[in-house]
Amino acid sequence: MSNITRLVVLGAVRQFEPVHGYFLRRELMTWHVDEWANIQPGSIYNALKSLKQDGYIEEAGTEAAGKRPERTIYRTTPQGVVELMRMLRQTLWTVETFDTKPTMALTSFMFLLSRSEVVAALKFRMTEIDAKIASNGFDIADVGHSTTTPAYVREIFELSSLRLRAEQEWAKGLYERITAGNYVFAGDPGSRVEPVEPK
Amino acid sequence: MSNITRLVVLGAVRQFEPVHGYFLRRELMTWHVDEWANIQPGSIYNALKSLKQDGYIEEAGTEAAGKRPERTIYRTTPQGVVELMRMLRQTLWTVETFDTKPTMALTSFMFLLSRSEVVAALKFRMTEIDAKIASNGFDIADVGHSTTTPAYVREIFELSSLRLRAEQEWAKGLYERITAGNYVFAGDPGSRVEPVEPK
DNA sequence: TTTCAAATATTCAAAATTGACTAATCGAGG
DNA sequence: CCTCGATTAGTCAATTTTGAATATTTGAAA
Repeated sequence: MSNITRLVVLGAVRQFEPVHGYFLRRELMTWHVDEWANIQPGSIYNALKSLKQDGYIEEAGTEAAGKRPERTIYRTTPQGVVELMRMLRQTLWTVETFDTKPTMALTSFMFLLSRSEVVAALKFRMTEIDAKIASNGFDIADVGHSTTTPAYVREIFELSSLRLRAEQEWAKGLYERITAGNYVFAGDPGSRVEPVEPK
Repeated sequence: MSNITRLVVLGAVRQFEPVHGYFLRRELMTWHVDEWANIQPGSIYNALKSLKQDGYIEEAGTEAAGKRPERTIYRTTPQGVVELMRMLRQTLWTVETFDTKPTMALTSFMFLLSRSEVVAALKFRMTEIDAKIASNGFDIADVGHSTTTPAYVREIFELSSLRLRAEQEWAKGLYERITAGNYVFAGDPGSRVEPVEPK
């Protein structure tokens, strides 16, 4: 299971607990996670099994609505909450050039972190992206001078530069909206969650 | 195996045949396919096995350089060439909003298609992307008006709009470079490949 | 000359994903 | 009140991915 499936499912359990698999399946499908994170229903049930085996979530009995099939209820364990925050922070502080999933997962769960941490991380991300764009620029120039590299490799760098610039612009916009007071983060007045500090 | 692994490995066999697995492994690693397509060495050998089982490639004996381990040589079959072109066309004429792999694979293998088809497809892609950006804009407005949708969902649409705009700009730039005569495509004078027409 | 890290060419078990399948219940229309 | 498609709540076999392990061989340095 890619980290993203675990992050998304653990985050969703945290958000909706106590919760059963079928609810998560329906909820996550409305998020279109099958499109942006490639998570199919089968993977959700598998993630639940695996997260349970790792002790990050636990069963809290079963129930049935009417004469419907029984459903298993899950909730996070204290270790699960710690692990979720760890995965979330790791995602927040890492810029992936090609994989779009992490950033999508971030937007879904960043409200579990404090406003100040998210603001700091966004600043960091903008610097990182700058560096990657710059190094990409040199790569494009190199391809132009090289006699062995196929010419079309230039297009790969061109495309990833443009993608990074998009990511950059998004980070900038989000930074502005957040510092302007938009959205509710952990620890904010009105938030239902307290920030969990790293150990 | 996601289509992309099959596409990349089959395309690479086509490009370098007759070729052994370890060569492909090294070559594809210099393309950084582990970064942009999540293809690890193990997946390459698995793809070879699976493509062989499907009759798209075949073994052409084994050889050994010096006292090195034996290596199995592969080459494409006629059906393999047809299948490669089918996968390539499907990728060319489909715009994925979230998955960045298909476009990266395209840039690596588009020279197997004719210049005129790639030009036509790029035009099509620009129109498709326009439509997706427009529909995204309405989604953003909707989120603003909705009382139930979490506010941060706006960020997801914001991000994908920016990503689509990057893809758009790239398609436009490539279109211009190609119509200006850059790169060598199938059927062009100087090309080593003939265009394979769809059935 | 020895030694030791890197390269060669894979294989394989464990983990994850896919998507079709199951088996029952609900509910809307005729 | 009957029927038939949709919904419910998953399971499971087949496929694919991952990442470590294997068993050499080569080359370079000490």
